[in-house]
Formats: sequence, C-alpha cells, structure tokens
Amino acid sequence: MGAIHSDTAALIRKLESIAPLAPDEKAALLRLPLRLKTVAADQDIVCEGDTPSECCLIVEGFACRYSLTAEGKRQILSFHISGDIPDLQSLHLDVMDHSLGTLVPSKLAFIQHDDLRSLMRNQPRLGDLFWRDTLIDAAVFRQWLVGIGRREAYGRIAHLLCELLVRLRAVELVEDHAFNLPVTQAELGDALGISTVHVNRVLQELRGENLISLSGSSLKVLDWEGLQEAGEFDATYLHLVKKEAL
Amino acid sequence: MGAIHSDTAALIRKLESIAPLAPDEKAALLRLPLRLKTVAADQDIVCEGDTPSECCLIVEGFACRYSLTAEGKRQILSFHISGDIPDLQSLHLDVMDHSLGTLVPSKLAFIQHDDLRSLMRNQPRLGDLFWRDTLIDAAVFRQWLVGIGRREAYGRIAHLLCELLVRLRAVELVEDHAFNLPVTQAELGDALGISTVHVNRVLQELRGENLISLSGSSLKVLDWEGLQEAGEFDATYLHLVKKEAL
DNA sequence: CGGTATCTTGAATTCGGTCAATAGTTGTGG
DNA sequence: CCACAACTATTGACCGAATTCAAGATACCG
Repeated sequence: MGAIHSDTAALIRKLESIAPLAPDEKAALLRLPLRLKTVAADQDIVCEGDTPSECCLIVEGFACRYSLTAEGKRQILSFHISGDIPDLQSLHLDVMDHSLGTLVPSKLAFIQHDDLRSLMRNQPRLGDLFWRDTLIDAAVFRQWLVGIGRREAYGRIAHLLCELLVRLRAVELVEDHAFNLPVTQAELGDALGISTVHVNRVLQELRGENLISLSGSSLKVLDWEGLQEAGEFDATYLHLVKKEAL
Repeated sequence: MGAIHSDTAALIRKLESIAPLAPDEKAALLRLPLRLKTVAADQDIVCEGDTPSECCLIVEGFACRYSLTAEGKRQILSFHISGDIPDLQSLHLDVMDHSLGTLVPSKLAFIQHDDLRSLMRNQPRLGDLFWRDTLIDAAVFRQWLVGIGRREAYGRIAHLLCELLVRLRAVELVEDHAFNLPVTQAELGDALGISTVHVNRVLQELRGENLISLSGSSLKVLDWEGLQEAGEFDATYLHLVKKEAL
C-alpha cells in the first residue's frame, strides 16, 4: 500500500532515458503517492471501455497493450517494461480504446490522475516530459506500422528484438546483449501480425544465422550489427537521450 | 504572408470537434501568428531527419505522413485534413522520424514552436487540448495497427473509409455521406499495406456490394451501416465530442 | 509425475503480390 | 478543340510468403 521511494526509481530511470531531470523534479516525482499492487501473469490491468481515474506504472514485470477483433483475433499494440506508464493517455482520453494486461507476474504502482495533474501544474517541465513520453509511444506505433505493413516476417521480428534490446538497455535491464523476454511465440505473433507457426520458423532462421540465441525466455543478441541490418533498425525513433553505440 | 482569421478557423473547427473551447481560448488561437503557404501536390512539407522549429497547420488540402523502407517501399502512416497539425509532435520530439507531404495542392499555415509554447503557457487548457490531439493521433495509429495486423484487405479499406468519413464530417467536409478523396489507389495501398492491384479489386468488391460509389476522387458512402460492419468500425477511438449517430 | 502450455515440424491451402498488358483520365500545349 | 504525354485504373495469369490444419516433441508447474 504505502509508497517506497525505490518504486518511483523505476519511473525516474525511465524518464531520465528520454530527457534530463532536475533535482527538484526528481524530488517532486518521489513525492508522488503510489498505490502498489502485485498481479499475476496474463491479468488485465485496464480494459477497453474503462474510464480510469489513475495511471499504471510498471515497476517490475512485462505488460502489453492489445485490441481484440470481432473474430477474436488479438493485436498486441506495444510491449511495456519497468518504468513505463502505458496508460498515461487516460489523463486526456477518458475512455480506453484498447486493453492493457500483464504478460508475467508484475509489480505495479497506480498513480491518481489528480496527483499527476497537480505534479505537472507545479512542475511544468515534467508535464512536457510526460507529453514527450506519449509522443515516443506514438513513434513506436508508427514504426510497428511500417514493419507490419511493409516488412516481411523476418525483418519484423528482427526489428522488434532490436527495439526491446534498446529500450531495456535504457533502463538497465540488459547485460552483455542479453535480456529476459517473457513472451511466448504466440504473443510475438499477435504483436507482429503473423501466425505462431511462422514466428517459430523465422526465429529458427535468426538462430540459424547466429544473430540471436534463445533458450527459454532468455534472449541473447549474438550479432547486434547483423540483427539491426536484418530489421533495418535505427533507434532514432525512440528519441533517447543517450545515443550510445553498441 | 499575413494571417487572416479565416485560416485559424480551420484549426478552431477541428479542436472543437475534440473538446469544447472557451471564448478566450478561441480568441487566443486567433491571435496566433501564421505564415501562410500554398504548395503543390506531392510535395514534402517536412522530411525524416529534419528538426523543425515550426508546426504545419493544414488549412485546406490533404496530406499524409509516411516512411520509406530500405527497399523503397512506402508506408503511409496517417492522412491529414483541414484543421490538422500533423507535426505537432515536433514540439517535443526534435528530430522527425518520418516525413510529411501533400497529396493535393494545399494551403498550409506554419506556426512557430515558440508561439505555440507561449500560447499554451497562457492557456494551459489549450496545452492539454493539443496534447489530447496527439493522443488521438496515437489512437489512430493503434487502430491502423489492428487493421494491418489482423484484418484482411476488405475490412481494412472499409475501416479506413469509415475513419475518413467521420473525421471529415467532424470538420464539415462531408455532405450527404459523400466526400472528396483525392487519394490514388497506389496511395491507399501504401497506407493499408496492400498492393495497388489488390486495392483495386477490393474497391470493386465494395462497389459491387453497393457499400460505396467512387467516381474520380469523389466517394459516396451508400450503405453506412454496411460499411461500418465490413470494417468493424467503432468511432470511439477518435474521441470526438459529438458522438452523433449516422 | 501427470497435465497443460509451448514449441516444432510437415503438408496443403490461400490471400495477396508481382508481372505485364490494356483501358481510361487528366492536363498541356499547339 | 484536338493530340500527345503521363498518370491512374483495370484485368488476367502466375507466384510465393504466410496461413491453417494436424500431429508430435519439449518444457514447465503444481
């Protein structure tokens, strides 16, 4: 229930990856009241049609946004990791037009809209920063559009893996080009608009070419240059502060 | 060069479609300095890699955002109409991660970032409204993701036509379920991730079922209910003020 | 140690793509 | 007002990436 500073740390780390933070801004963030909650895997956090009065910060875990079509097909719209606030948009869009759910057991922190609003009133630069965050969100959607619309499965998967590597690295969840990818092949397919079977085959291709190794949920990028080429990946669209090489 | 009130009117009309505007907010918008420009069809307004210092309001015309892949394939990311500011994001994302271009001869009005910033400082509610606009933008991207990822060509086209009808109607550019669609079949294909040839065939299907009629660039929706069903269309994601029927 | 979820593999199928050629349209200049 | 040029729409034949269906093989979990 009570908020501990270490939970806000995930948010601060994430925000610092997309813009510098002043000390008083950090302090203001740390004062943000959080309602902590631990949820199991595959649980909905917010559903299409809901009108939330709080936002959800992912402290630890993995989540995704998704929509379902009439025929019951699922399209995953984005993946979210530690530090993300996937439903930040609910601040200005009353009704959810998609759902948000966990992929693994996760630690969440809910923040009241009102608290966010007064935070942004007192720290306008933080308001701009949150806006920026939602804009980067949109940039990711655009990139996915290009992938799904114009790249074939091979490049799509490569691109997604590149994106996850860079985003996870930005919040220090990558070590030696390896990270935890708790996503089934079916979920990858739902994200990339391809079938599970095909995801499987393409992953084998990527492994066969020694671009990645994948055992269980731990993924290691063996050939970062090669994987970027395969996915035509250019991290510019993530608008990170550090444009670190490698 | 000089700005005339009637140009800002397009913006006001659009903003009022997504939230109510107070009189003093309208007045502040009308005071916004505009740099007018008329451009021909198929001209780039802003290019990937640019770092604009102004935003582009579309007064009249039709524009689209797009990206090109290494193999030269184009993915159109969104269409934009009178009242839209397609590159509003450049306020907070310095580098363009995609391009913006006209589809037909268009009347544009450029607004300095600085002018927008001071406007939003004086009228915080307008700042929120612009933020909301970029969030709706993102909602449209998400909807396109669902379409391209999980719907087949038939539903995709139907959905896009529904979206355009509703958005154009919101800015009073639809009369009797008919509107001007100055988009070639090749461009539709680039937007929907399908080939020109297939766009052609699907359009014929839609005509064959008397859902639409299309002659030249003027499109008329003959069966609005049917078209919505065909595209599984639900306008909620556009977050318009008026949830008008029909 | 079963039971369920996930991953693999193969074969047949299909939606949509590519190639290529034929109509229509539109715009321009003479 | 006509003719050419250039773009856009339409059609047909063939192809191929990815899907679907179906069946095993592994892995994970209580």
